[in-house]
Amino acid sequence: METFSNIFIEVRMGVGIKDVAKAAGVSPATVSRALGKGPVSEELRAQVEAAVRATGYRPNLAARRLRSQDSGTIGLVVADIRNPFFTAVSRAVEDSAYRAGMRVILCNTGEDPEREALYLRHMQSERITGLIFAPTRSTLDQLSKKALDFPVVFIDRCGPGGLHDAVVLDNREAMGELVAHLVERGYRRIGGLFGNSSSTGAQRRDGYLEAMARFGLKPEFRLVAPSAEAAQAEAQAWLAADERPEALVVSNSLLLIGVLRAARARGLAIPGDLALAGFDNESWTELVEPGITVIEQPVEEIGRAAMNLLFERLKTPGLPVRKVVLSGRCVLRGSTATRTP
Amino acid sequence: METFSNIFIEVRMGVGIKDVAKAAGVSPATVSRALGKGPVSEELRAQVEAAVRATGYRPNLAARRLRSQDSGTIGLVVADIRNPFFTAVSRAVEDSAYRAGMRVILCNTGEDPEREALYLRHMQSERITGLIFAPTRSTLDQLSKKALDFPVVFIDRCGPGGLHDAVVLDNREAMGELVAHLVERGYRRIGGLFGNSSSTGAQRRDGYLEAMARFGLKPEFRLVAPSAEAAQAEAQAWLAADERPEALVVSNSLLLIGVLRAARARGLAIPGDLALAGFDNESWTELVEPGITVIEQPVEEIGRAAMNLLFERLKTPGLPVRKVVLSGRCVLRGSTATRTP
DNA sequence: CTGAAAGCGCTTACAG
DNA sequence: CTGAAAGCGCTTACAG
Repeated sequence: METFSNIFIEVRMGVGIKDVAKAAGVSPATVSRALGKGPVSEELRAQVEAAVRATGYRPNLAARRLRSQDSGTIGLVVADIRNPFFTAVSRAVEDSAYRAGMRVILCNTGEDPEREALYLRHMQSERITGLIFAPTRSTLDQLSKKALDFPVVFIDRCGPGGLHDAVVLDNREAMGELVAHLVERGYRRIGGLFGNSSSTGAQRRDGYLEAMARFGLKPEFRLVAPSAEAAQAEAQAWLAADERPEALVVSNSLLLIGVLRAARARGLAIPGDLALAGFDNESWTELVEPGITVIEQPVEEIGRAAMNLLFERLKTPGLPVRKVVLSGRCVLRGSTATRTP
Repeated sequence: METFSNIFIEVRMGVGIKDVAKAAGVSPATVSRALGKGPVSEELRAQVEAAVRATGYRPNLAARRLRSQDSGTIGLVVADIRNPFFTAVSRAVEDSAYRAGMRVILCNTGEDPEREALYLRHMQSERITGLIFAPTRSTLDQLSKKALDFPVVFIDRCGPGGLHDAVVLDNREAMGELVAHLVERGYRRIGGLFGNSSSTGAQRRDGYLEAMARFGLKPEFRLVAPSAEAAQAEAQAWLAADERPEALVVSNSLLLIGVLRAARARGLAIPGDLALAGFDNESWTELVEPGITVIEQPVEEIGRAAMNLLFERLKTPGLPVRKVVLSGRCVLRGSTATRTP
């Protein structure tokens, strides 16, 4: 039995709970109780702790999970962790989970329903305690009517009603604010560019249509695949038209990058030739000249709220389905300065 | 035994390998073999597959890991997943792992040695197959002389020699390129701003000093905590001095944001009053006016290479320690345009 | 509060 | 190729 040691870890290969028990002069059951929250006398607890240190024992989580029938694991399934929105949310989810002594397993679906199905099966094999999930529209529809064998909290995306809890932005309200702001600044021909694959894009489009109707303006919108390239191509064509919009609202930051590139490629001044507003307060939207007006999402709060919903449901399974709708914060910048005809 | 079903998942609570065996008319051992790569006749394999479908069986991974003594898990420990460099690397690591049928567990240390120690212990409890790790300097030093009970591949950061494999950028070369480029464009008073907590910052500083010496120029550098705020404060003071640098090279993108803000706060034109170059080709460095010259790191390649080193070492433990040093790509933009005195 | 014993759901020698 | 049996390392009734 070879021994390694360092500041961090005293390792003896193959130390099990029996070895600790022997070293502490107690039974394995007592070691288990001392490590958990079982009732153990202070005296024995101290002996066990000393033995743990002496042996360098690390509990085997696979064994613990199997025996206790509790994986202590939260599944987190998102489109792409490289999307800064999901990056930030996942960080909040992980912090919250680690504080509760749980771990997180993360999967990237790439907005592909087949991979969503694959990862959902994987989550089953992991026997996860609960799932936090940003699904595509098609999977969202399926799951709205079906229960899984663990609680699910949707984030970022949700339908009306449904069987599962959800935490989402108030997309209609947020888009309404953006449109109202542009109108107030003197813009009338306001176009909308929306992603075509998530419910979020759809809700933001609805908010756009609603707001335009409220102001008696004629809406004009386009749907594109959720990539900067698709948005750039669409915007370049659109902005070449005779009757191009005075302003554009865009449903996410990836599309916003595409639109910005298109505007620059066309030599359009912002906001002189084209005002611009979008979602997600990423660092580049502030650093660019002029800064881009955006709706900032409460990303930490979304992650935390999702975990809270999950914990509450685990504690009280009978709770009614809850939907937490959070408001965005409108960050005004130069890209929507008052119109100068 | 309640039954749920949907397109994705046919769930019967508590279906185990015995239930599948019964349904297929074979022994549990045969089910196990049919699901793995054990020798099973085509006939029985088909029966098992049908029974799996009929019962909605999902193997319990905790049991499998415990019994097979193989967690099939890669640990990934980084400073902060919100750093786009780590985001991209982690995505590459996960893709590579999932392709190999392994999963990844991710931890964020926040550059805190105590949390690094905590997570390293956690990795032990998970009985991970191997670790990919971007450590702080102090932990790097500790681990360089110590073996853990799983193979470790350092990414982004490494010391000289050491016991573990590593994948890093050629930081000296990259910084040398940046300095040479600035010199060629007519800059002489070139300052350096470096992070003070990682070996990467130190190596880039060394590359800077080396290059400045090569050109016979007087170096002037400062070290700061790895945050945009710290960099901004330091840069504001620095740029207020009478003898401020004509150009600044900056060791990471967080610091670069701070410097950019400081330059703007001081009303300095880029590159007229201050040329700027840094690391990591993030979208904002291109979108800003003028674009910022940066070293682009081969992030996907770093993640892939780290996984490959890990797999090779698992297959052949006796391999000598290897260090993969990858070259960055210098992306030239307006922030380092030819000097106009 | 403590210990002996059973068992979580698998995989894998072992024997045939 | 197949099955019966043992056992991975824990936790948890059960009994005291």
